[in-house]
Amino acid sequence: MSLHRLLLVEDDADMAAMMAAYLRRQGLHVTLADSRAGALAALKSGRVDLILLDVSLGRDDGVALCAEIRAAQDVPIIMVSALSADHQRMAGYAVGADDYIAKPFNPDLLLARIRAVLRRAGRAPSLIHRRRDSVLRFGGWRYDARRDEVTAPGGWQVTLSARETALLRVFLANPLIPLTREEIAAALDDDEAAEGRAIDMLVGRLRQKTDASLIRTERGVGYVLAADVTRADD
Amino acid sequence: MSLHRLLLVEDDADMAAMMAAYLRRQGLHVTLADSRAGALAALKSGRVDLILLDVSLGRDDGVALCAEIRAAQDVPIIMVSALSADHQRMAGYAVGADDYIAKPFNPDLLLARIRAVLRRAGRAPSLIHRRRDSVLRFGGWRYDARRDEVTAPGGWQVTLSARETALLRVFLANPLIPLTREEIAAALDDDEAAEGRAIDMLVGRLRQKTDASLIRTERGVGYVLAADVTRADD
DNA sequence: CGGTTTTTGTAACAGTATGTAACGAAGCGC
DNA sequence: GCGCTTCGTTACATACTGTTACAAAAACCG
Repeated sequence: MSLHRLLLVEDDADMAAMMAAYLRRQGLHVTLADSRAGALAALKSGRVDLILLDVSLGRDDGVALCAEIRAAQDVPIIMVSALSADHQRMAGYAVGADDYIAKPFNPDLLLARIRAVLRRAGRAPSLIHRRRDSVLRFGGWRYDARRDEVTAPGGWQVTLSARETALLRVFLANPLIPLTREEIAAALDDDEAAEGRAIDMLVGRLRQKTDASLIRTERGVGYVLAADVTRADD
Repeated sequence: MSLHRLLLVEDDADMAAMMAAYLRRQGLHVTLADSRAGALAALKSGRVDLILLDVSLGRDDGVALCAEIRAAQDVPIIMVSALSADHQRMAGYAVGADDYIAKPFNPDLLLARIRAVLRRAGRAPSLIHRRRDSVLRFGGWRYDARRDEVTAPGGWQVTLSARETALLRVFLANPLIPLTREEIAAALDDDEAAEGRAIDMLVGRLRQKTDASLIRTERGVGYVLAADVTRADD
């Protein structure tokens, strides 16, 4: 994986420093900008793979800036906001943001979103579950990543289709975190699937083959793996 | 089990709002202070179970404040800092902090630390959390937090919708304490719900499915869970 | 006390979201 | 081609949840 260049546009210096520190630790190259002017300057001076853009930028308006950047060039943008109000969210999408995340966010979730957007933009390979040499336990079930085997609490072995297995791995990579259908589709590298009810069906089938209570529905949001995941180490 | 009172001392208003929103959603009573003076005032004016103290407080020094509070009374303190440098950490522990966490932190991790410190301090039993395998008893009823199951006194099992369960958890986290509709809505992370009569309906439906006398109406105020809550430990 | 106002309980309704059966297209091994 | 599996679409049933409307209860006030 090449070094991804991220432009973080955030006017709160403390917040910016925190996020930058975290993201750099995760192996990303982070450039900071604290204003519209700074962001545009940074965009001109070098390659940028992804922009993390705060909606509230003091005087400047993040939404307007997003539209402006979008009009000029094709760089993926994730909007960040302290408000989760829907109109803000819609405003973010309307101007072409690729994703949206509300503070306070789970840093890991932010990273997952960043990866998803980068992957969608064709700038990075899929990052979910590369390590195949592990056995995971979740709610009495086992998943052997090496053999792609799923074992029920009673010891029965369940056979999942490739797609069902992929879905399970998405959930296993994000336990207890609600995933929207869009996020799931993105993680499956199949943005089309987010359109219809394909994800619903997929989840339904996985539920049937495993345990309906394993995957909980978050109404209006998506689905969550309702169990913690631990390494089995055996 | 009583409501846990948390004093959040943080001078960055945005950060404070984010953290407070998250913690309140988890069933904690959060008081905000943005300065040394504010923190001390809040400490005098009411019971506080735990202090979340930001090290960087503009003019004021969080480390010194920690020492000062510690000298005066025995309240657990978790230091929060943008820096994870070891000497900072040691400085925090040196003046009596019970734990130390660096930004950016995973919210769930923060909650885990809070729970751990509260438990260590013997203030109260652990918080209600889906990941905990706790079973709660209240007025003959049982709530299994792990399975999200509610059992009636006769042994019947009742199925609640997601929202009803969320409401029940809000009450279980605040037994015998009257909650306004606004507080309930805030705890449900749905401020819109405070507008109309959505909360009324929600309470009505929970009453129907459980026991009408479990939740008492405080006319002009809101609703109370009219039963004490204990851990079942089985 | 009786009338008025405020507050709450709840039935009925509606809009939306979700579960799932049934179907059919596509792929695959033979 | 044929039988099989996989998987998305459609269609419909069901479930969830907020709104409205009105009745009941409580509070208020002369």
